[in-house]
Amino acid sequence: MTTPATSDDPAQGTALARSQAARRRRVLDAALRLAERGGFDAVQMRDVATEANVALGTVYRYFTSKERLLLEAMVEEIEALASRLESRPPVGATPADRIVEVLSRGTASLQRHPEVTAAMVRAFGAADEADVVRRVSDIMTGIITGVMHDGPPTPRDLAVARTLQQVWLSSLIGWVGGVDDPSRVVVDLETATQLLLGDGAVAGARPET
Amino acid sequence: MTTPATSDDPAQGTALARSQAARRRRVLDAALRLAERGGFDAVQMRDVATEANVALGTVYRYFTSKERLLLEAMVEEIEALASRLESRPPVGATPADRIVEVLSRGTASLQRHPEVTAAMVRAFGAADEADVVRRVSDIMTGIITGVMHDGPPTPRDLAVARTLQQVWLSSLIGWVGGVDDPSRVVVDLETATQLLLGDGAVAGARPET
DNA sequence: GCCGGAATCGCAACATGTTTCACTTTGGCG
DNA sequence: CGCCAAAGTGAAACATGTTGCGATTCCGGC
Repeated sequence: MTTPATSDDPAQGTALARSQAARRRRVLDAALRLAERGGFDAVQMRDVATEANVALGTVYRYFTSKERLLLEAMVEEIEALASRLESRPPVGATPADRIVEVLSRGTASLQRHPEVTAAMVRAFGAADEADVVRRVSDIMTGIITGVMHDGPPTPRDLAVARTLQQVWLSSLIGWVGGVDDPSRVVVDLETATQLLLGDGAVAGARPET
Repeated sequence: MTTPATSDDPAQGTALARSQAARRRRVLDAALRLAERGGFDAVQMRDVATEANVALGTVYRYFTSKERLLLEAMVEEIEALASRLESRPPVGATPADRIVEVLSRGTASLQRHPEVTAAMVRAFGAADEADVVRRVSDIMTGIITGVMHDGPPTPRDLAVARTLQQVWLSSLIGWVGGVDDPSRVVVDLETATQLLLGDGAVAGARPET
């Protein structure tokens, strides 16, 4: 069995690789389409297969479980998000401002497709898929470290970023689980950022109005 | 249908209430027993029913879903944890020390039954059971605010506590999901606490060795 | 163009959470 | 004591994730 295209297959050109990539894409798109209305529960593997014009077994050849399917979709989405943020970087004067900006924009983007995000976050919360989960977390953390300041992040930067990423996730879980209001996510992130590095103590405090 | 004993039924004495409470308890205990080996997947509703000497339908009368069952067990466990922590309070000199102590002890306690915790945390991560989830979060937050200082917590205290609770949960999810090493949970909590209120800036910094 | 093996298909079977239903037991009450 | 509504039982049915398998198709090398 040739590895079914883990997204970056070197054998780019072969007809087989191409059709596999296409299949994989169709499956992911089908999952996203179904998630769009109905979230996690609406992504039923049989339906995914049908929508993607693929046999059920094929879906499972590409994605070993429903959660993995959604998590790999999440990787893509959050990668896209990261690159969008990178191409139009935040303009805030202090790291805290830039972090809040980037997290707000990211969250806003996620909340634009609430059901899709709900499906993904739910998969994340329950998943027994360490590697993909880690990938998602890492990208989220990278989004944060990316706007802290020039040069490589210090250990402290990394710690702050990890903490914020954890807050981000918990908040998203709270939101999609119906515990908190959607707006709470951004509020939590602002608060946490403020506590972690605004607040007077550390350099460049938020310029009070 | 008389509300099947939501744990605090006023009609304490009636034979009916008593037998209901007993049933409910048997179900919860059965779930815990099954979770002990095998975690989430080992808690199969049919087995729970059998182990509890109760019909499957009865399990569902008391707990509307598997996740709810595990979450209500989690409420109990974390309440017990909170009261244990309260009865033997942390001794650290600074709020930061006490918080780290209480979170470490709490985490250690959870990690003493890894599979049970895994089952509960997984239920938490995926749940669509806002009210119970909120109850769990609130208790966790209370554990933190409880050791900050005398008197009622300030808004800032509440913000710090909420942030730490979010870090706690994300960390637990990372651990039970196999993403992080168990010890990482405490490390994360120490780091976050340090960043949030140790660190020189705010009062009583951690006394360096 | 033909072959062998991998990929896909179609479909059935299985596992487990959840629901339903007809029947029985039980506890409180007139 | 005898009745009844609520609670519980047992078993089947349903929904959906996951797996297995024989038949078919497709690709790449000869």
